[in-house]
Amino acid sequence: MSGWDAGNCPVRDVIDRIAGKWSTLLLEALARRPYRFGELRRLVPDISQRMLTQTLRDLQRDGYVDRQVFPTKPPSVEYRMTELGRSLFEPLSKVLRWAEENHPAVKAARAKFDESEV
Amino acid sequence: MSGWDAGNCPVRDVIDRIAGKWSTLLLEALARRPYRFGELRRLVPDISQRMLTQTLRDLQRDGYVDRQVFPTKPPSVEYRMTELGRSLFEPLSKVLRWAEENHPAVKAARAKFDESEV
DNA sequence: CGGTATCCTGGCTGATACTG
DNA sequence: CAGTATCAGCCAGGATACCG
Repeated sequence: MSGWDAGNCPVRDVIDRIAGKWSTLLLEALARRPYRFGELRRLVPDISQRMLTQTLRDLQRDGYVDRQVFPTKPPSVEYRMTELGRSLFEPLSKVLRWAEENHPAVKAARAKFDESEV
Repeated sequence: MSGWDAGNCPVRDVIDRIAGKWSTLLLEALARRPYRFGELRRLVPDISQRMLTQTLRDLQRDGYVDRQVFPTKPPSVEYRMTELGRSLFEPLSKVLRWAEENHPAVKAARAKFDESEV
């Protein structure tokens, strides 16, 4: 645990990927149920198409999400959380809920800090 | 949680701060015991002095860390985790441990993905 | 519909030097 | 010892346009 060389720290190697701007948002959605590309786009309106593609690809690469193409016309693609993804999301969701519940406390701490600084 | 305007999403407002490159590393250290500035520096050798100062200040601002100055000569400063910090670290540490334990699985998923891409 | 391909910018980050 | 100040580079992320 200590003496960590951050360069090849296994924890960081995993965390950095899910710490992106959109990863947790998408994991949270896909934890509920599978979604298609366009659905995710509508669900997170302010993500750019480029970042949606890229983030999904990263999540897929790390094994959290599975991508299934249906050769319909027009083509449709479904993203679905894997077992590894679920096992990650279990502890992760607790942090997310902590963030939600303690947001007021954090905002208060910031306000207090900023005030005493001026 | 829903009603997704990511711009002022309370979850990300909290997460973004602890998702920084060094935050989790410092929280992990300070969860063990209080440390002085120089000690943290030696503990995380590849952090720059600038980023150590800045990250500690951010953690302090959000209420996770308390900073205590001892007017000795030369001055010494101690950083200590707050109760809010501990309450965050409890779920957070589970994610970190998950990352540690599942690093092999993630690496394997990446290898498999990269192979099938070429 | 579900992507790629480019171009571009703001902010994070590191390196270095100075200070109470 | 524990910072601040300043400059410079890089890259995540946004905007836009095009494609099977």
